[in-house]
Amino acid sequence: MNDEILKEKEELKPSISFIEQFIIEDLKAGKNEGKIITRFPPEPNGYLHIGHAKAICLDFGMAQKHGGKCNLRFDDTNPVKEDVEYIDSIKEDIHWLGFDWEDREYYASDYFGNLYNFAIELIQKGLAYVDDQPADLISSQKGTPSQPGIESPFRDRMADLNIELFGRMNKGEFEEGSHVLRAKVDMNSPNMHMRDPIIYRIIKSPHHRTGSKWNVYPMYDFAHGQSDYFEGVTHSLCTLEFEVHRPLYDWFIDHLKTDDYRPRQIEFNRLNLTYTMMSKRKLLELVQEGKVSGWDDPRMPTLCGLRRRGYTPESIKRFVDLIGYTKVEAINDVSLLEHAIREDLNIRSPRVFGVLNPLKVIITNYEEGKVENVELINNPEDEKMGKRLVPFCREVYIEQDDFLEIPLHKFFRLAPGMEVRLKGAYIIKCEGFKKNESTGAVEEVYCTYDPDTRSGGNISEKKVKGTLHWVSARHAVDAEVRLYDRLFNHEDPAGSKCDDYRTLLNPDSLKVLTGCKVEPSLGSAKPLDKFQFQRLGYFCVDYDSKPAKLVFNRTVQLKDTWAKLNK
RNA sequence: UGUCCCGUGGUGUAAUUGGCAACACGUCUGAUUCUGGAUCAGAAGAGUUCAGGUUCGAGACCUGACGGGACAACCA
Repeated sequence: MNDEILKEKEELKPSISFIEQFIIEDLKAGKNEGKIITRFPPEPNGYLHIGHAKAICLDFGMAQKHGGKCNLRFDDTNPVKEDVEYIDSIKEDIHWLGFDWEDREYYASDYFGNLYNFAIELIQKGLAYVDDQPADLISSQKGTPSQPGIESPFRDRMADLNIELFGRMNKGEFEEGSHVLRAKVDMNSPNMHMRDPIIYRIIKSPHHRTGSKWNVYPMYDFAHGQSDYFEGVTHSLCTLEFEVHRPLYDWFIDHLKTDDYRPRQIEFNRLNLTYTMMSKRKLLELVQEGKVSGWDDPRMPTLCGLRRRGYTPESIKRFVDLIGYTKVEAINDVSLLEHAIREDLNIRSPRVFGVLNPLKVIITNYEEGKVENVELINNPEDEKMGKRLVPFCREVYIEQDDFLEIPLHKFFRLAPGMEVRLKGAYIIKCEGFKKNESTGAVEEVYCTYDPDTRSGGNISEKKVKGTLHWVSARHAVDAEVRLYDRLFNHEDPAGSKCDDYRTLLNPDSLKVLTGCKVEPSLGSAKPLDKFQFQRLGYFCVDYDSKPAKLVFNRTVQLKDTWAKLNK
């Protein structure tokens, strides 16, 4: 019996990723004195997206869970592409997710001196040389994945000359592109990265941290693995495409290490989401071409975009948890992300009334000028969130979708002769409506109410099938509501064979509604405040919102079985 | 034509390291509900790419095919 309970508990335990299994094995084996140090190494050349969140959760999460530390290290080896603007946003986004690197904010540029000395050392050992050939020649000599490369004529230059030339490169005596430093590895390797990779190039633009101190900068491959080594990183977690770089990193570390410590690199699959893409380059293009309003456009998969859309850090972490880490290149369904945010917001967000497409209802037998404050529960999932009063009077707005001249099968809302409850108030019956002769649009609906049916009272036993949200016409606050849909119509825009992903953009990804009516309690809502507009979805106050002019972003719709029925 | 990685319901992941495939999302029923939400109960859906082999026994191991991905930036 006990065994059964134990077994059940075992099954409830979330499974451990292959990466964590490796980590646990290493820890148990006493490697690195049983310590774990990881790092998150972004390049400051763009904003973080949800794919980075997956890496952040792993890097910080593993360290946290196993009593270690995670460093933040900016991989800033290319001054022409990088900018401090990005550094600030990256730090903000990591903190927003709930992770902290304390005082361990490092930069690859911190190690330029060490790296330079290491390069000299390699030259002295005859393991690196200055190549005077132009880029296109070097690249053609590299061969192809199926054909071996050709050795450079400068490959066997004397060490002294190499040192002299490398020194002059760094002094700025040569033009960009005229010389590079290459590691002497193996031009016949089946692994392209081992074919005498370029490890230093001349760049004369100033660096955001080191200014104009250097005229040569290490390539990523020459900086990344060594930076991990300098920091004492034990587990270097990265995405699948770096698998083929690993032998090169190992080659460098072999020539650098003084004992048996070396970082262990483990690769996992990157995060892909349906109907969007993660390429920083393409996201930048969308921003620059004005296809979206900025990096934080709520349709963007960036963390700042998701934040503005109304996503919570918890929901993102939960999502990352659900998709897991494997070695299979996968594409994740957005509906899982949407599930994660609904699940989170269902518990924490207060319910309110907001009418997106207002239709006026006049309750003909309700006293003119009378106002009743009806009591509504803020969140049925959490009693502690209390109740609020909402004004009710003779004229209210309901959703246009909630009225039909001729009811459809299984339509439980308002139509001539039908009864519905106005949530928290009374049951009303539709007696008639006014139609605009020329447009055919319904302009007003006339109803009567049953005074015995007020919510909370128990005079009437009357039951109705439908319950509508509403806003008192006299007390309503105007709002703008931005409805978002998927950015692309194609499930996998990055993977499609289409030559221009721009043609795959969803033209209806943004719909702006004005003249929406929301309940008066929302008048004081502040940017990033989150609500459930009852029966509609979750909404978040936008940065553009002002007390006089409210703006809401729709985070995600509520599940809508009626809409599904009508498909 | 090369090297490396990978191949489990529609999607994403599991399977205590060899013991007759589990979970989540999605889909579909039904119950319930003053949110057509949430909740609850249930259903359908893979025999693990294929073919051999090892074994009493294979999704796990071996071999080979097939399929997918990565790699040829003075990017990271």
